[in-house]
Amino acid sequence: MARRTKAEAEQTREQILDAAEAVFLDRGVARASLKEIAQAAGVTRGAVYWHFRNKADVFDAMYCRVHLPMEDLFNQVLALEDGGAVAALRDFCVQSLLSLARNPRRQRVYSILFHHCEFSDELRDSNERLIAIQHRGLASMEALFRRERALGTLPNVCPRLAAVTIHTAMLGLYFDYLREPTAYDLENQAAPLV
Amino acid sequence: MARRTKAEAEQTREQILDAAEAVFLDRGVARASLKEIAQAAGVTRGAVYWHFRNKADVFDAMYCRVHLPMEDLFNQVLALEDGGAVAALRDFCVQSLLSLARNPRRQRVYSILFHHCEFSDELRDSNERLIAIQHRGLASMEALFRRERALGTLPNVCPRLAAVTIHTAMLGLYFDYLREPTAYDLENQAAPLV
DNA sequence: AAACTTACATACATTCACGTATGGTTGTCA
DNA sequence: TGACAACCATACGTGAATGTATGTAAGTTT
Repeated sequence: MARRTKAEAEQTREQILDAAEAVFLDRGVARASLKEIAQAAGVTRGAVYWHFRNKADVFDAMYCRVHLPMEDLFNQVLALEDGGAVAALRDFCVQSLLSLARNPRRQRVYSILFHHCEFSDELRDSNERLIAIQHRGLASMEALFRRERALGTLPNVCPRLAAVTIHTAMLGLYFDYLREPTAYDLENQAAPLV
Repeated sequence: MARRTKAEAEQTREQILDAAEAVFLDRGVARASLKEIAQAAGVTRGAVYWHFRNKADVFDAMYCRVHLPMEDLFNQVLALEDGGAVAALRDFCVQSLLSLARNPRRQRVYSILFHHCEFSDELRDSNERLIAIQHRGLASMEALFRRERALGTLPNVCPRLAAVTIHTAMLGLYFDYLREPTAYDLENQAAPLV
């Protein structure tokens, strides 16, 4: 195979990540081999090992591709200082579900995260990073509730408990929806569920 | 190795399941080999293949060992016909969490279910059965809410939506707690969370 | 345009897991 | 008290995945 230009190389990198999504979803992360991913991407294992160190590296890159944009959105909500933060948070939850229902890539990746990978051995590091991310999110939410309570716009609930409740409820929704997306009508039920 | 008596054979079967819990938890279901499980149980692969057909069969047996008792408890709640079913359901949820916090075996097995196995390929059948179980539970809860609403003991909420909400919230709690049990104080927080 | 590097493909060696087949000892039952 | 079958260990063959090492043609730099 001839050498490609930089833009072409970046494109094959994306192809590999696309293929990884499909193969991970179908076979599970642990059982997916880099050979399968390479074939699905129309390249060989050589290309995969050029762009990534190993399977865990592919996994992390695949996750970052969908998570980073979402994190930005969440930070925008946290930046709100006025008394409308709770409403903004509720809206963020709804938007997050709608985005999940509409964006097939997010569906695939989060479905892999929840149901098609096991965080042992090679993905242990990835898992620790994910947990750290969730911790930051939880702490931010707790701070948000604390601020809002100080403003008197909230009943007297424990901020920590409120944050954990919202967090786990959203996790459960993601988890159950992604197990069988066809059983839900997220498009219309996102708002009432929240 | 000489032949054992029936009771001894049953005991090695249990040993194998115990070992499977430990190995699945540490290495993940997909990466766990039957050789590792056998060694952890103090036997050889021959014993494992005698008691089980393959890894998926071990997995199913391990799950049944902790799930069947819980299912009985749930059915008792559903059998209540009077107007106190909602309170009983709430109590069941709390008890379920407390049981999770206190029973190490349930912790291990459900941790494997949520975080250390991927339902693709060999476990696909197991997953379908799990989903079917959840569907029955959901339908039962929906019927419970419908009955209670007819009795006038409930505000006018959609039974289906209520059941789904409870269901996903509990899923999220299990999911998040089992990811890092040390971060929770389930023993004391079970009631308020519910 | 030569020298160098990129972007892959191909080849190789090693390890490991699976399923089965076979062997052996001893409870169990007629 | 044999004969059988249960219970488990051992041995075997096969396939597949991983990481690395090497080959190579084309882009890129000077």
